Amino acid sequence: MIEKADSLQTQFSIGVKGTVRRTEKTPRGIEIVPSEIRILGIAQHPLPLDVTGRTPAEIDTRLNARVLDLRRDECGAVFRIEHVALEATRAFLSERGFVEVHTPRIIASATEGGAALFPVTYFEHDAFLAQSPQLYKEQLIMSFEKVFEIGSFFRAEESHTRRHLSEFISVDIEEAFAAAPDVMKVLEKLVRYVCGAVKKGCQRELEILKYRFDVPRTPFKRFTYDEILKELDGEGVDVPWGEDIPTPAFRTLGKIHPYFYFITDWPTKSKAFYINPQDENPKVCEGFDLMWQWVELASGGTRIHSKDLLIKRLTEHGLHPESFKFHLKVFDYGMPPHAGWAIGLERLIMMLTGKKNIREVVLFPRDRYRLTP
RNA sequence: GCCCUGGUAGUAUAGCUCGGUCUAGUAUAGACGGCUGUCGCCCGUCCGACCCGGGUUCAAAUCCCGGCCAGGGCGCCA
Repeated sequence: MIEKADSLQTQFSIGVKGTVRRTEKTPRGIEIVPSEIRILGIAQHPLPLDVTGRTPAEIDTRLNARVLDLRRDECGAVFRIEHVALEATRAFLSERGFVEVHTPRIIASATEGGAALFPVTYFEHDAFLAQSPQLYKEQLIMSFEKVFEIGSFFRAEESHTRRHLSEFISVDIEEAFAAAPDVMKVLEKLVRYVCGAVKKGCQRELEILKYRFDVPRTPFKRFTYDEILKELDGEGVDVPWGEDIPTPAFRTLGKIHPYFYFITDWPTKSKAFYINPQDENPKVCEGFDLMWQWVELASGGTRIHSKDLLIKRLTEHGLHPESFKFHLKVFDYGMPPHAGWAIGLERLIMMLTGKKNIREVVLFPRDRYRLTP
């Protein structure tokens, strides 16, 4: 047995039979005096990275040996926080009558235009990976009134940044008989609740990560797009009205508003076709974004529930109403007014863990250049 | 898609500006030994690297070109 104990190496999987005793000599205050040792799995040395964490490896090296990387306390802490955040999200939404649903990942045509889709071969048809559950969740509120979905979606964007992925997890809700202000309240309360749950339930993990955050107070600040433009102008950043706000401008905003805030009343043309234009001024819509510092955490809005208007907006976006006939048909069945939003889960986890690179908070990230492991 | 930066042992880095004692330094990991009832304690010895191809030169880790790979930024988007 001594010989066997002598042959043990870092990362071996072993079974030990013996007597457990208290001791002051070990970090955990216990020791096992073995009567039998079994080697269950051996490890080939040298390992591709230092599991003790004394010599930190670069993100690329770590992702190539991700399961070993996950053995590090710091890495494990991130995903335990994610677990608690998801648990809290489900509890919060279920408590408020939202029903968890699952919509298709394989779809026949583009759901929103905008973001690029990954094509897939579906028997004798061309199909795509879903970029969002948007149209399906809207349809489902006719039956369930309030729904939510937590799942992976796909964007074939060429983005190469610390906050974009090709495959990401979206936390989506949709609610009937609701408008933007209603679902904004749900959103800010959810964020507060999740922050509270993580802060309370993940003290050890946050300590490992050496990261702290304050549970935000609600309501979050609300700024209109026009107010934001004025504020940026004051900082010497010029954004022409109607344009999306460029990333460098968001970074400036993040310095002025270092926590959560909403941006509302966006120009209609800068948002998706299904966002409702305001009655009194159709150039502006009922869409909103939830920001955390300079990062867009979530976006949502009041949806169009008039079929005619929806067709008009589709056409204005250069989309063909025929490709949306199954979706449009639903609007003939008594579609109630509704609103919803979507949170980029990974971005929320970045906020909760202090990680600066979105790949840190995904077990096996997929980005423009990474398809393995 | 455009732009910038970088590729030195298993890992992380020094060296590159101003080419030559670089037979490439250091840390950590690994092997072996010592020490301590244990240790992601300490000490010692050892092992191990210039991304690929071409060019310039008497001489290239170092300069130039191409490729590949990686990181980041922008646009787009969550």
